[in-house]
Amino acid sequence: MFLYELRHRGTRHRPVVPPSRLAARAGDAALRGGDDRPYLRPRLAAALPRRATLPARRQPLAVARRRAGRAGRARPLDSLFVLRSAMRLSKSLIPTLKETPAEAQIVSHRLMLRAGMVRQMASGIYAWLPLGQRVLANIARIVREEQDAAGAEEVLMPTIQSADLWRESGRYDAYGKEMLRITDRHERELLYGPTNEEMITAIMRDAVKSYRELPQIPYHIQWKFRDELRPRFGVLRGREFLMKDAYSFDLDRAGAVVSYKKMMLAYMRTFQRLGITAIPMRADTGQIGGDLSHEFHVLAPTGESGVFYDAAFEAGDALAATDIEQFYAQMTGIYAATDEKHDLAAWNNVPPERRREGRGIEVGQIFYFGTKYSQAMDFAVTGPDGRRIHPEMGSYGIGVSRLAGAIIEARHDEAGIIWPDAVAPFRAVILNLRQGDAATDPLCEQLYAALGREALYDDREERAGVKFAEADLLGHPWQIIIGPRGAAQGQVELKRRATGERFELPVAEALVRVRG
RNA sequence: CGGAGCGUAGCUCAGCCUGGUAGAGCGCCAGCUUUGGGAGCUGGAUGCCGGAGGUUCGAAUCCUCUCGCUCCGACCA
Repeated sequence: MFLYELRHRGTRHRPVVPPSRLAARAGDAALRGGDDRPYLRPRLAAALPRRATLPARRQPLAVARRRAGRAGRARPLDSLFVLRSAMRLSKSLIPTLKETPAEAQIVSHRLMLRAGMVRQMASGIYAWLPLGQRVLANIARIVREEQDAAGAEEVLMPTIQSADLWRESGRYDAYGKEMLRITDRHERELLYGPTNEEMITAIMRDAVKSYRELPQIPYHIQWKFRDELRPRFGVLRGREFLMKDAYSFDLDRAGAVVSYKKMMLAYMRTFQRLGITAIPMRADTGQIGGDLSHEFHVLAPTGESGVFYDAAFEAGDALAATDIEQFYAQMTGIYAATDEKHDLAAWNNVPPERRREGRGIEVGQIFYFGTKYSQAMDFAVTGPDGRRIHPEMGSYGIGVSRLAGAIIEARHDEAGIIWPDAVAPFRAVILNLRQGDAATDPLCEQLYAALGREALYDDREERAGVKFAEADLLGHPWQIIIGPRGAAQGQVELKRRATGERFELPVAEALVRVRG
């Protein structure tokens, strides 16, 4: 503890507090009315001579200890302990905001800033703070699991690419100003990748020679950059964004369509696991090229596009699907369209009671585009008859960082974010309503030790109201509320953020509930 | 890229029109009180007024240039 604090906090520009005064102030704090912790005094006496040699401190030890909610139970291994379980709110980089920064217009952007998830570093470019980083990691984890399950294989390609690669496909000039172009010290032309068709095709061209090595679906989760004319909506339309992109290589069109269908199922499973409703819709192929494409829209009242769909989608369960062909037929057989592609004739065939109109945020898109890149870049494998075959390709994107915003758009209320369990940065927050209390402190520590990284411990010296408000803002699925009255009897209150339900439970039962 | 607007304390903003000591609320720090839904009182710290140039005895304020950010439109995982 001492080393840790010395290293991290001891260099602040503060006047040195004379040892005598420090002792007096610390003593006062320990003896203050209502403080029922006599053990503080001997501990302080032991600690003070060491402390007096330290550089300027921000506060007397007793106060520091009270704030940190440590109840004076310092142990020799404290420094390690504190470093490992860093998610005590008092020691975390979670800079919440009471007021909304002026630049944020859309609800997810406001909430992400207010919850301390992200900070804008430049137009459309964000730093992800601990809470945001955890959400990103959780989304990426689920995306990864579903890609792997679909038979895709993870790789990691660089963010910086050579212009020459893009000249091969002809897209270096075609891509326009949205591509961020870079020149290195040797005047070589580089670019920050907006997508990776060219690069993955070059890799495959180099590595894959026989038809027996296909099909393959490499994917990676990597930062992309598209120099949008007008970044907006926070991470929903940033210039730099984290994307999962997969690329399928098959021998023929039939195989490519199978890959396409697999990916559609993987996408629907992914979105369902993320706790959101996403609907696949026929789409244009745009820059990528090709003739088969679907966009996936998350339903959210603040979405950018208007969407029309058949309520049959709401009943679908991708996690229960066993037959890919059947699932694909079902998905593509139900009416769904963005306002741009809305077809009134087809819409009128949907039974009126099943017609749904809403808003959607595009969080993914899949393409089949045949041999566009394998031809242009001459990636061919030797077929069974010795002839060269240009593989049939598809590409499949999921906006990982955009999903973080989209999930909030879909799941929030006036008080803040309502995280689905799967993506929440923490399953639970432990609210110590009376920091420094003889009953609440040990109980909170016990719960915190039991839950480990799954829990955030609000150990700050704040009023109950502040803790409640921030817990709601941050949106943890569970709030474990520990007040002096219940704590004395070993009871805690459990609040479910999504529903507002509250339960009075013994500690052990609460743990079971939270762990699900 | 076209149109509009905004840059003043960590955040939200006033002050600018009409030039003359840089402000409020919240947050932060210290103390006391309070303690189950963003408390109260007292004291304190914090600013290259985005940057550069100009006008003037004097510029946050007027003029010019510039950088950044936001909004509307076209574009987009």
